[in-house]
Amino acid sequence: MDTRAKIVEAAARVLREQGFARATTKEIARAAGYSEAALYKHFRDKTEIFTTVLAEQSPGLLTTLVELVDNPTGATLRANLTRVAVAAMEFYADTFPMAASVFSSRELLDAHRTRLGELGRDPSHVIDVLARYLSTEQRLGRLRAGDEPRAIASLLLGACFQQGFLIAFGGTTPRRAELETLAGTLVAPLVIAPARASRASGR
Amino acid sequence: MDTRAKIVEAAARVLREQGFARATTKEIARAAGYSEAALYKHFRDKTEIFTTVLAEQSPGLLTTLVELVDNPTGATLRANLTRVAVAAMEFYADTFPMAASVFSSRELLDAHRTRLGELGRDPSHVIDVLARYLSTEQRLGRLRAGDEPRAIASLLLGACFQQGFLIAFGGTTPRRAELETLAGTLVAPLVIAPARASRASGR
DNA sequence: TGTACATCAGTGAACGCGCGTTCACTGATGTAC
DNA sequence: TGTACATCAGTGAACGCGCGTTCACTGATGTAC
Repeated sequence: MDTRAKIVEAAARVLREQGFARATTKEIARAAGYSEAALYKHFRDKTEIFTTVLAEQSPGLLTTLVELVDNPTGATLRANLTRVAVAAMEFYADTFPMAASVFSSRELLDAHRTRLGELGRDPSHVIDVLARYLSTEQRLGRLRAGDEPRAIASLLLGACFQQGFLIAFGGTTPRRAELETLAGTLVAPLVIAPARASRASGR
Repeated sequence: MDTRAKIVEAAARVLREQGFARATTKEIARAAGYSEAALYKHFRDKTEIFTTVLAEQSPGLLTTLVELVDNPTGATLRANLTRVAVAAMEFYADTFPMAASVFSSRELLDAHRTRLGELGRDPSHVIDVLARYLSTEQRLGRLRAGDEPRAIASLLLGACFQQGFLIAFGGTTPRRAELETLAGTLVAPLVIAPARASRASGR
């Protein structure tokens, strides 16, 4: 890992663990193991460090999703969506404090928006990707015919986004089993009713 | 409006319009029309101003919801939920920048959490209230019998929460009509299928 | 191999600035007699 | 009604501090001959 990458990783860590207000050049430099001056060999200014950190977060959840889209029939729709929901909740819980700091200043918000634009990215892209997967499932008859795939994707990812916020706000790290139960509950109303009577027999 | 209320209102405005980084004592005092020193006649320190602002936001959405819960049969479930969704999206879009700043420092996060605890509040309370309403509707047979009310509430409010984020991030104010269309799309998969064939005739 | 020079990542110390907070003070309003 | 004093919301100016950024410098590494 070269110096630049170490600085970005350190900035992300400080941002996540201490928040925007404590993410000073001194603190970032300390976390990275370099002098403050070193930061300016690799970045124009502090804002550029932050936009780099923020731009690096977005692919996180996408890779999980793209994997799913590439191989949709390996499991039931319900299982696939539950897996996505768990990953999404974990991702959002982890990155919320970082993502939130984008609102800490207009300058940073504008810079980040511009940067995402240049990279051809968009914070709502995850929803599109999941919606595309759901369209396929709908053609396979595994999703109610009348449902709007994009609405289902919005509902599920939105719920995970908010749960991520609640987890980050609460400051506790829920166990994976809890996340899976919660994910299952969220997914249930969205998929075609399975043999509900079998509930007592499993899970 | 007394001085204290003016300061809180000014702080909320600065936080919303300029973000946490620019929400300095100087800027808040200017916006309120007082000297910086005046802030310290009414608040122990800057953190107390912020926690007061944040604590004031939470009731916003609740009032709309409580109204609904008190008078559930005035309209169809679909219409009620759509109205809730529009209100929720507007509320979250408006308050996201403010709510996000809670993650700007551990100190503020902890102080806010403690304060909400003292007031007996909880950021997930809105979900509970909506879930309670949905339970009633379920008893009235207007919601699928197998669905978990709390899951439906989480899905809908979560989607609105995320849409609120997207709106705040995008920096554009969508027209009300767009919000209503979007809300309708989100609500559709959650309620018992209405006469879908009538789609072509109306909406 | 040795020597002279160029490059460049990284540093320690300093910079000017704006921050949050405190101070001694003002002046309007209320109260006692 | 007039006078003396108490209270208190609000102020201007100053405070010490930590911020982001820049500077002249170092010393390791590469390159030419």
